[in-house]
Amino acid sequence: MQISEVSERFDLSTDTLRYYEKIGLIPPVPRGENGLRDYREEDCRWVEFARCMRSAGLPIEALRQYVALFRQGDGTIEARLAILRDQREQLAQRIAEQQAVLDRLDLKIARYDDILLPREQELAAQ
Amino acid sequence: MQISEVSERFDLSTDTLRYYEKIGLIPPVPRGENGLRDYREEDCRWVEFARCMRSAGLPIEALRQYVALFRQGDGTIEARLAILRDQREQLAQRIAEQQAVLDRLDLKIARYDDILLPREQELAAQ
DNA sequence: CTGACACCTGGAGTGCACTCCAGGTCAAAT
DNA sequence: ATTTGACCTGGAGTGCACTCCAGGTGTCAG
Repeated sequence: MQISEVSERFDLSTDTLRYYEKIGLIPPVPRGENGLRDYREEDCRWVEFARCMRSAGLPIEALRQYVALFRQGDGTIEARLAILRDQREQLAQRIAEQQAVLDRLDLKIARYDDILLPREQELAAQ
Repeated sequence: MQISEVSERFDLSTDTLRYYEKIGLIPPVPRGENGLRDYREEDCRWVEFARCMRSAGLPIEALRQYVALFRQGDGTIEARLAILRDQREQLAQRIAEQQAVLDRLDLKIARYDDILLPREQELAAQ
């Protein structure tokens, strides 16, 4: 599978795909004779994983470390788990914070509605 | 109230407080004779609002517009409400996305646990 | 009167995560 | 034979949100 297809499939630019590989956010993708990348299904799974985790704001550095450990084999399972747990906690924290702000926004919006709705009713009554 | 106190109270650097004011993320803070900022309670509420919204990732530009409209008076209530609704939707969207990733991380962590726990039990059984 | 502080300004620098670009290779189509 | 198009690389540029810095002012303690 060539890079443009992977780009379409996961809605990531080819630049981003090459960038992710360069910095180790995904393992190296095998090349054809001509030097072009040829993504296997396994590579696509890494791309999808990276895209997914990045979409939630997990930092590149943590994901880079995770991938590096993965490539070092089974002896790194505990270390990988530690990274996942750590990132999971931080993400849960961010979600909670954002949820609180969402609630506050809803309240604020409701208060604005309270100002505006009576005005509209006045207009309608005329 | 001087800037260092506001800085402590809201856990924002004095640089950030001056920056927020410079770019219009909060309205101008009144100055004493000496030219030093003297935050009133109202200014503190703006600081707190900015800090809170920024903590959830609302973009500075949207907040800047909201503040600008607010300063233009009551005729801008609909416009302000539109910004709030828009940001609310985007935030809800981000939270949903992150929640999905959190769930996926939990699943992944559970699978790692499934690998590791049996190994520990083996060790314990020896 | 001289430090020592807290404050001020404008502007430069930083970190993160891309994104774009120039210059080049290669294979297939005209 | 050349043009087109997808790909390659290394490196520069971008946008966002700060963060730091140099040079200066005002106030108060010793």
